[in-house]
Amino acid sequence: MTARRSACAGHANYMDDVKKPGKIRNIAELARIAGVSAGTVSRALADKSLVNKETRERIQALAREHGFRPNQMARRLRTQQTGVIGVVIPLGHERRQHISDPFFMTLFGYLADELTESGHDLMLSRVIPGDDEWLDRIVDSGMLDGALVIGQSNQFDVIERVAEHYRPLVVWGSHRQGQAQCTVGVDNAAGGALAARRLLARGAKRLAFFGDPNGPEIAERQRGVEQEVAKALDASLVCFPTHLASEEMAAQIASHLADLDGAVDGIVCASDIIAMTTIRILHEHGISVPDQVAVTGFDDLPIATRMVPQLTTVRQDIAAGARAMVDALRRRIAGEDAPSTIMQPELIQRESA
Amino acid sequence: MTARRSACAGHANYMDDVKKPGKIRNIAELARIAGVSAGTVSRALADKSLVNKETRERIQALAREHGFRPNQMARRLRTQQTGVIGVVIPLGHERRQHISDPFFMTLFGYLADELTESGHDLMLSRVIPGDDEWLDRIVDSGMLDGALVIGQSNQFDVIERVAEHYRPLVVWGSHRQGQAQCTVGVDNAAGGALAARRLLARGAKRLAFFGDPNGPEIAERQRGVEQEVAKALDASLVCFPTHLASEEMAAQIASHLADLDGAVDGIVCASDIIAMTTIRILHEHGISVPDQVAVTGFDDLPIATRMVPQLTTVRQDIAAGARAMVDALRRRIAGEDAPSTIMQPELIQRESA
DNA sequence: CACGAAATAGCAATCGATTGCAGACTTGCG
DNA sequence: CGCAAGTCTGCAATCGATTGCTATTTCGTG
Repeated sequence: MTARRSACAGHANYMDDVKKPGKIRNIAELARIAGVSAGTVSRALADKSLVNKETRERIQALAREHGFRPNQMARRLRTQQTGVIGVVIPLGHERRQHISDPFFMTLFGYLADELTESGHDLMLSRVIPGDDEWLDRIVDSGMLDGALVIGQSNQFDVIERVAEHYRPLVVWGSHRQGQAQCTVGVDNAAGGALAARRLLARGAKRLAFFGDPNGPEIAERQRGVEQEVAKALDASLVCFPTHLASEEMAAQIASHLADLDGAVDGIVCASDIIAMTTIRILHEHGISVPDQVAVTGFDDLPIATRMVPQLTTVRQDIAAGARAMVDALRRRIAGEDAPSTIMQPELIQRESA
Repeated sequence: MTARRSACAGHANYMDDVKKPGKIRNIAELARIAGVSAGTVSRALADKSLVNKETRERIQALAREHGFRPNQMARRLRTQQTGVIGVVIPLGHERRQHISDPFFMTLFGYLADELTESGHDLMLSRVIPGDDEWLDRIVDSGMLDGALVIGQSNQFDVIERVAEHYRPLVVWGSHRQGQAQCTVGVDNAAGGALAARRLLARGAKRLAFFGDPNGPEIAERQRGVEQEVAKALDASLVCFPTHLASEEMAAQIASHLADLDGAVDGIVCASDIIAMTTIRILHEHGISVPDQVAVTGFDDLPIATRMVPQLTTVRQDIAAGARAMVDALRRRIAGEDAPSTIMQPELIQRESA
């Protein structure tokens, strides 16, 4: 792809703009112009009833006219609260340099909505944990009122250590008995079981699981599948580590299918994206879904309904999850205690299984 | 298979850690403990050669031992720079309450990577413009070193006004002659033309365009298609407004197809997502793609290769775009001038057209 | 007319780190 | 031994808004 540049106009305009009455740099200057003290201006801008309504409105008008907005850094330093929530995505077991998993992205979008709604700003940190301090650095920086961690990756212990002394922290991920961290997540084992049960109910006997068990959530999904298959005495299961949302995924899946060499009639995929790719590759090999091989996804992303065949998948209610996370965080910021939430997954039966 | 850390070990370490003497709140306390002045501590922590190497290391060790990290708010207030870049997504013409368009999300991911790499933090604002001040509020808050706007939506004028006096601002979107804002984007008209030309080359005569022309970028794609179709004397074109990434999209598309009632053999879709949905609906009606109707997408998102049939689409190099944006921003923060960038789109020919 | 209460505005300390300037101390050399 | 040069450290001002406390004014009422 070639890039062409064009000159940026706008210099002239820029100069024009300076005609604005000399810009006010701080509250003190505004105060001088308004003929009051800085304190009064501060209170006026905060709309406090301590200052006379008229003065208040006069000052607010003046501020608007000059396009003045109080400096947030100073305000935050003084009030010791920032109104900023950190959203952290640890990329512990993923090679990929960037956040690409649509599930996380979707969750992130919902979190952004919830936080915006509650008047918070959102600061994103995408970390590839290089040491055990990555989370400490974030929460101790003094610029956050709280933090949300999206996905535990393989960093459960680090998160746990921080959670023990840093309250306003909520994590999307799986729940372990007796943990200190407040998590919100779905019962992944149950979800895996749902998918397996569906395939077995269709009559599938030779199942496969595609997913990377390095993340605890995927590992649990796999466990759920395993347990369910074990219950059905005549069924078998093979598990294949498969990257999430990486370029290698397609190649890995192709190789798994080659390994299986047709000895499979049901595949539980650890995510919708994996399922989507699996279905495409099956299709290329002339294998029909769900007739010859049934496939289930996990997440129920919007694309699940947009594909051919529409995906049978295990739904995680992302919007509800985001709401629960922000809610728990809000409670914890306020000093209350908020317990973990484990949501129940739901099988959405469409066409692929 | 997976090596898991012993929980005990982690816990013991933590307890060790807790015996750290009462936590240090600020640089002055650390200074007292170290027996030096606050200024020295500040310089030591910044690793300045002005302070003796031994003292420096001693202080750094002390800080580490106490888990002390200097307060960022204070630092930022004093130094007048925040290291934070605002990323703004204006949702002017979208009803949807949340950021769901995968294209924006992908761009966002790449921006996050680039910014992290250059040592910046990223603050997200998702705004539904309620007045003309939304962008002013963001850039004047004094907490940003610069801002990136993802998509102009229908807010070109507002952005333009702010760009006239606020330099460190870079926008993803289309370029208008003589604009003040620095934009990075693809030549959308050329992209639309590419798609149309491909369909015409396949022999399609009765084209349709699906997309919402309220955003300037989509409008230009549509214009590109129109011009190309006009050149081919025997071809016709119908345009249907279609939401981007909204729940209504599927219904809208179904209704468009009903309106067309088979009188179409080529569809230019304004995004990959629209194309994906269109193909699914065609499939449901038993219409084969590309044999009966050829379909093109726009963006070339990762999913384009994962669907059946794989999508013929117009590629925007998102990674390059993100790089260009961050680069321009960096230059503008440094006070240099950075021109707009118009990238050339590329047709990626796969199976759907 | 006077006194007290209520309403308003100002003063100045404070949040915590940074940094220019000056002073103290060391070292070297004549 | 003294002076200059060079190192290191401390002092105190600064960034800009907030807020407890105090001072002033206004107003109502006895």
